[in-house]
Amino acid sequence: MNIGEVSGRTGLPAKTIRYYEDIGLVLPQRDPNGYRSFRDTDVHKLAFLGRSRALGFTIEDCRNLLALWDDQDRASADVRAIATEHLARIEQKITDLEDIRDTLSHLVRECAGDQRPNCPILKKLEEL
Amino acid sequence: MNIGEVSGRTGLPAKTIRYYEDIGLVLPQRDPNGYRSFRDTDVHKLAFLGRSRALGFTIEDCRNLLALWDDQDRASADVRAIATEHLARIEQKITDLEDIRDTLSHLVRECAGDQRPNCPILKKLEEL
DNA sequence: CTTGACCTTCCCCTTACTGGAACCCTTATC
DNA sequence: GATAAGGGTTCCAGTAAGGGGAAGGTCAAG
Repeated sequence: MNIGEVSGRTGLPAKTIRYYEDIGLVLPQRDPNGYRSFRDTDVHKLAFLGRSRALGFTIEDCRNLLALWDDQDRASADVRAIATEHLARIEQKITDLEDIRDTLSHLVRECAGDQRPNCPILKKLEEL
Repeated sequence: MNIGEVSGRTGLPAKTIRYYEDIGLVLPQRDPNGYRSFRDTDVHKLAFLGRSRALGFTIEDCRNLLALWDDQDRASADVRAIATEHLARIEQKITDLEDIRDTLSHLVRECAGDQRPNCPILKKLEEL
């Protein structure tokens, strides 16, 4: 299977797939003409990567998850640890963004948003 | 005022201040020995930048906010437009992260997290 | 005179790709 | 046989917003 079809099946851009090969996440065979030749297991792996990335796991997380996935004897605790840590990072990020949102929406509500120069947003950024 | 003191006053790392000069956000004078020499207005500007960045504005947003700040005749609507757009981006990000959080916390709850290899997290990533 | 704390520039590194140039392979059409 | 379209390949450069660290200049104190 060529890269174009794999891209279509997984939804990953060809560029991304090549990148994943570069960093050793997949190791497709090569046809005599130099084209990458993906087997079903490669496609499966790439789909796994796409879903993991969509959940916000870093590439390094993905590398570890893939290794655990390949290891039939893994302990589910190891997977859970990665996911739990990631979840904590996500929750922290949400909290940070909510703080920003609250400050920002307060400022936006305060600002008249008309032709006059007086602006509480700038005032706040000036002296906060 | 040298860069170290400005860094102390604004809380911005010296590296960051130099970077902001590189990209034209501040234009400190130079002492005869080549050291940057910041006036109060520079420090004020840098503090403004620090606060804007802390609210998640991009550097380009900051550049525009600074320009509006400098312009005594600005319309508060212009400032508000930048802030409103930014707020929308933040809210979108929060929503995205909440979706991820929900999926992830569901998976973590489902996973036993013990020594057995059976893991619903991997299963989900495999077939989602 | 030397030590240590500053300051300077310069270059590479980060994340996870994306865009583009230059070039090769295959197939269809004229 | 030439050619054009639509694959594929490599490599180089760039993104946002700085961080790390080397090599070297400057200044005040002991």
